[in-house]
Amino acid sequence: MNQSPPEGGGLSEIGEERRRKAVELAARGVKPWGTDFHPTTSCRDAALNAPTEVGKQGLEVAVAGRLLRIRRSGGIAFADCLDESGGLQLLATRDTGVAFELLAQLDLGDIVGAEGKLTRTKAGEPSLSLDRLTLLSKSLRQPAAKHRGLVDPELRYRRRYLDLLSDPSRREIFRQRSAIVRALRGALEKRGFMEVETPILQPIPGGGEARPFVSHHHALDSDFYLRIAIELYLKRLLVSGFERVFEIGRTFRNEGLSPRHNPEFTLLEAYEAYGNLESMMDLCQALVGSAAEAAADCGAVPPEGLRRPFPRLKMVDLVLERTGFDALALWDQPSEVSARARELGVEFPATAGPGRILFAVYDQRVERELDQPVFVTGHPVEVSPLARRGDDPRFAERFELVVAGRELANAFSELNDPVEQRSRLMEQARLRDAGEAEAQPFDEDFVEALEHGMPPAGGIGLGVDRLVMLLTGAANIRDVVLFPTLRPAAGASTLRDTL
RNA sequence: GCCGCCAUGGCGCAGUGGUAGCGCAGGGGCCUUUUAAGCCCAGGGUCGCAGGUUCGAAUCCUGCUGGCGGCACCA
Repeated sequence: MNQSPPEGGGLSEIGEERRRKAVELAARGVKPWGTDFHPTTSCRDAALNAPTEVGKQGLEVAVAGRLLRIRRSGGIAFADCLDESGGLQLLATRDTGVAFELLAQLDLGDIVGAEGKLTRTKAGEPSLSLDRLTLLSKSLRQPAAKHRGLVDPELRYRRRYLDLLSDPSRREIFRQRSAIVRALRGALEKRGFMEVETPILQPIPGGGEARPFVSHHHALDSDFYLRIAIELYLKRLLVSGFERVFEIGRTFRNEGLSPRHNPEFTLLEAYEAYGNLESMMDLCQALVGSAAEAAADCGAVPPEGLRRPFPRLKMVDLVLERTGFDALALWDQPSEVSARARELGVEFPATAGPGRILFAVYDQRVERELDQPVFVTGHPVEVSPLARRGDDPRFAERFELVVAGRELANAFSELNDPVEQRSRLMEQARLRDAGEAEAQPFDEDFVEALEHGMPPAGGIGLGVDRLVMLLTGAANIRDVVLFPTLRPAAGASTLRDTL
């Protein structure tokens, strides 16, 4: 199948009408596209600077924006011009000449440059009385219904630009996201962390438990995987002598989509040599706190309680309290552990030991009930193959920050014992061979790096999209990702044949 | 991957077995202070796609495609 666009670009009848208008305008010397224009102010500022007295002519300005409404009334015409800052009403009368004529011929969605004097109409609307109107970009397609906007969720996500265009308030959440990410970066830099960029194409997708996307490098004739985590490369950098590094970047997991899962998502990971669980809790608190502050400064209303120290609760205690499942008492009685967990309706693989079963109970029965921010600590070593053991060797020095029933961050004192790391990853490899596709693959190069000596360190991973959801009140991850992953439109999946 | 719901002009919607309609947008006209401007006129849809049932299907059935929600997996 070929990838050439259809003849005429698939324009509707109305599109053809607009194309015809563009040709006519061009024939009369009005370029439909490509004219430069330099606004002297924004629509919002222009409106603020309009004279208060009706009919009085004020400052001379130039603004540019998109025409979203045109109202003609015989010898006078009004149009609403919208730029990023807001809107300004344009006004032209028959004696304005060329500008009036042009305004009458333009369509909703066209982008114009408008020059004239600020004034105020009888209705009290700040307006720009046109001296000159310049067509900057002819729109060949109609904007969405002017008062209902775009409602169909498929269109909203597939053509996000129309979603944002038809309802400017939908842009706010992305401004807030930008402010949040800037705050995260700022908080890290303030603490001496250096931002780095590590491979997204990885020969071995390590550092997490997830199904990766696979690709192939032709010249190297090798498979590469899109990273599922950043961890193992940042730890290599700790070996290299860098002591505080972080990366905020796209990460990919080949798993189901849901209101909380997009196949590509933004992960923040930070590693601190000579840090540990405690220093990571401090950092986590600071990151969430400054992000919440930035979001609030940008008009969001983050939940209460994100600036105060989060309580710490041990996983075993939480599980005992909420389900009556006493992991410590049952630990050495394998058949009892699995029987009690099954009674609770919890599912887990047949190969699971007591730690994995405890985690399954927590994950399936407890986590979603945790509404207020809490540091859940003491994950079983069995489910923490990259974390250091705590004083009780069954549990790792690890915490997860849980808010509104969802993991927001995951951190631990990093395992820097290469001998133990080797055997833990070998165990993961055994689980893989036993059919657990999501157990971590063995990465010899990473273990070798540890053998050169990695300083004791703390590390943290934080789900940026979910943090943005929490701080902005978005219920769906698609509302905080500009272009969420969707099934390709029909006929779009044939590109591979041509590569 | 499984289950449920949804798909009607460019956009937003109505139409539950009798041959498709409304608002906005678009075309023609009137109107010199409008704010989703108003008024008049004339257009625009093989009802997501493919089959089936029926004298007759937007409507009922099956399959497919796409979306949404839930489950599973996970952040």
